[in-house]
Amino acid sequence: MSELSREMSKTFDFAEAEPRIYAEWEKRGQFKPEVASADAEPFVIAIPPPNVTGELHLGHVMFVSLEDMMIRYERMRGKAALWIPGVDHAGIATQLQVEKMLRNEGTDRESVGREEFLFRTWQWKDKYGGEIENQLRRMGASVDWDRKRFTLDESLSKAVREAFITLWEQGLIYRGPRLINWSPGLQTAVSDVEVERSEEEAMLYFFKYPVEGGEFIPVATTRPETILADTAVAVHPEDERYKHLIGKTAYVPMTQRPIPVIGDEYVDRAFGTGALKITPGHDFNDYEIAQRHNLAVINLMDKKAALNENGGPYAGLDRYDAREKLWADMGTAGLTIKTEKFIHIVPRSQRGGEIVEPLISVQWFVKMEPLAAKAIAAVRDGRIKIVPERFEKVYFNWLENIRDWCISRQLWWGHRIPAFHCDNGHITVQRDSPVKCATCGSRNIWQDEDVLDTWFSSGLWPFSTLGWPEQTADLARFYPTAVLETGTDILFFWVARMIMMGLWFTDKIPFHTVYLHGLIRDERGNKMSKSKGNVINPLGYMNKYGTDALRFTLITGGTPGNDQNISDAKVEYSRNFGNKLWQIAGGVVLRNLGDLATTITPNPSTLDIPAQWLLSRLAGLIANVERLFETYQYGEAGRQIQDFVWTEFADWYVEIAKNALYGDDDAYKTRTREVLLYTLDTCLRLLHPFMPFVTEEIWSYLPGERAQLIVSRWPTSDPTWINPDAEAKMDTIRDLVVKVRNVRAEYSVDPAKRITAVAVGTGATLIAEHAAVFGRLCNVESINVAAIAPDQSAVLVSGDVTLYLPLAGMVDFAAERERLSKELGDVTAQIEKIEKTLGNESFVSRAKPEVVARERTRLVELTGARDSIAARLSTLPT
RNA sequence: GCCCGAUUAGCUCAGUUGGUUAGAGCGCACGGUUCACAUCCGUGAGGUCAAUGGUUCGAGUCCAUUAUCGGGCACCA
Repeated sequence: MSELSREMSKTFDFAEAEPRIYAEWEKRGQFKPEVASADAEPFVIAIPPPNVTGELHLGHVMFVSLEDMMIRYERMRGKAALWIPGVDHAGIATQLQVEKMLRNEGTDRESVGREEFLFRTWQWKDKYGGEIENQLRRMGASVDWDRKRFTLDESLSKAVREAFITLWEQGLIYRGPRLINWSPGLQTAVSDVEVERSEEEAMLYFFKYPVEGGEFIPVATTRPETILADTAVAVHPEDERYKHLIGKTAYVPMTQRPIPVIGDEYVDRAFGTGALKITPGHDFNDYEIAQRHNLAVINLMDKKAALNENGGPYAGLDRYDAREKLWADMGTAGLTIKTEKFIHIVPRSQRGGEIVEPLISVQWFVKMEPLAAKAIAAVRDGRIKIVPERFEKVYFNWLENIRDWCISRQLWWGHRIPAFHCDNGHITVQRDSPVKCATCGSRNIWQDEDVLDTWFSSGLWPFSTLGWPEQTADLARFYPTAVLETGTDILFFWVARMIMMGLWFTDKIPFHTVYLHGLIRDERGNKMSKSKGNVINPLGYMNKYGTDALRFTLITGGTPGNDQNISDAKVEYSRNFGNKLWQIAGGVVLRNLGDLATTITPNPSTLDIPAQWLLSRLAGLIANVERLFETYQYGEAGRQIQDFVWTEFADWYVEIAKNALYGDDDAYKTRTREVLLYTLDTCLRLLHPFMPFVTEEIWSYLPGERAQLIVSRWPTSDPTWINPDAEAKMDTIRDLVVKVRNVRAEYSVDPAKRITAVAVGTGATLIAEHAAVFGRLCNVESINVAAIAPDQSAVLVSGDVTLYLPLAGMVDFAAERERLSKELGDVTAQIEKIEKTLGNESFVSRAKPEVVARERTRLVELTGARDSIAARLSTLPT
């Protein structure tokens, strides 16, 4: 026990350590890009801002785990790593929370008024908005808190105004009555992407449309109340049943309003009755048909989806009540035919879940084609890469068919549209708040009531957070950002819009890579949802197993873009891995450091085979991890590091090293200590981005003056350490150790009983030289090199060595014969396969030379093994 | 309808540009508390890599078709 070291506790007390370590990082300013050299290349991620209303869920932990890993990795590589934190005002979600609060107080937003409502919302934000921030800390997010942003901050609001005004001046924003998706519950317009469609059983109503001359056209609809807003009946122009009626007049049931019968090829003759009622005020397809035929548009509903004055006798009724009453009246009038159930697609609000009604309303829109064209080009020509690549197709598909974006919301919480109306109906949009109308000079002006879609401000996030439109130092240094990491579910909502707006306003790509992670599902693969009641609170896992365990589970549990299931068992396993690391460090390496005062880079050429093997494997691991990080395969990187630490380092090398540590060869002891400490040191660096807390804590116990791990350098791979010869030798040793253990287990040899062995063959010397390894790992007392096999032995063959275990009195010859016969069969089968391969002229001439050489080597080895086993079999007593 | 993903051990999942006998964890069976760890160690059983066809000297991996499950987009009243 060195005086330099403190004793590590038995286990890692994450509950105590996590907040302490996080506070220490933050206090020392380690999260700031300024910890890197002034000329360091920047690496920037803008956080996907959680909703200010946000309750922590596994999606948050997922993005924190991945982004924090990227940031920590690049920080350790010496880059100026900047992770910008922030929170989104989340217009609808927040407003709903505050409205709920007001309801509980017995009032509502209309009663308190806009100003008071906003005041109360800010109060609410100040009270609850900090919670998500605490949880980011809890998760270990190494964000630069000094650069924290909120989408309603003055500087970001300025960015929003600048963007809006620029688009307006460029003629890309327009206002007017259009058919939009209306959410009656929220009483606001929503955009196309906010409408989700679900297949549901509905009723299809068949009825008669009276036409002049006494005929009628049968028509089907799912929404009978919209009959009252019909402005045409459409049939296919070549439909023999109806084409003679084209041009005649039909009469709207119950109101007798005359409308034309039109012919349009959109009508599917085979579906329903083959005739279609046209309701341009409440159906997107009908709206398009109406434009082709210059039909009138009737708006039937008010903002609560009740029928307005155009509903005639049904005015004032809710849409569903109106439906019922109208259908009953039509039945009385003899106009109904039948109803039948059928499955159709129902549009529902992504937020509220209620059925969305298409209706005509005056809204603000952005013309998307020019913006989309740039966004398509940026991905098409590779300036922006999407990982996994398959999402590029989804991205293109959406952008190539993009429709104009309805950006106005009839809410109060958000960025108010910077447009001013005057009493003459003019609109003024300008950078300085106007005092009079820019068109007519009227001073009677007022600001537009609507606010912008939350995603409008989110679209500016990568540059608005850095100060745009001001040309700040941060903007110059840190924009464009590097990677945008988020869930696949907001590719359209957020990612595509950031790319469009970034290119449009800054003329630069906002980031060069989009990395998309999948959904976290429950243990059985079900999507988590409040209604199903299977939502897992990540804090439960974090309390039970620690933050590192949860992070490691999420990162290594899947592959990019694919969903993954989470379960207690998985997180527990990660916790166990952290414990293993802790044990290696505290239980072995640090406890046996002697006077080793700091990490020393070993020289493999001076070391024994196990150490050369370990360092060779370590060098290979580092190279692999680097390649995997470059290709965004973080999960695979984590799994490989874990495998190295647990299997090769802990289970093999550490056990072997005890021979030196507990022996009395001081020079050997010193070399081994150096290898152990070096390897531990390197593993901690490699694991830090995955498990920041436990690695930092162990690091603090390592000897020598050192900076915190978070700002230590990422390891590099020394290719001269790669040693195939040592690896091959060690493979033979390991193979034989496993076989000895196997034989001992099969013969139920008392684990405590020390046995001897005899090695025969060209590799026998290697085995004899490593007798101590066998001694420690499989309780072998001594290994003699001999030319002849001893009797009454179990025989083990590996490569060019045959090992005999004289187990006099313990060997069951029948069992031994069976075991050897099986092995002989396996080996013979392999030999036959290789002989066949090598006998194939095409293989020898066309396969890569190293592949052919490898097969030849294997053949020689296997043939030797076969001969040994066969010889042994022939001498076994029967 | 169009696009995409998945299909590998009982379960959950890995699997570099095609190249040794396809791996891990959990679970299971058996054995182990001697000085890091039972949050552990050792040994083992368990897979015709969804199916068919193709390309290739060689396919879990590439291509085509099919099946089942899942997702996205667009949809017909």
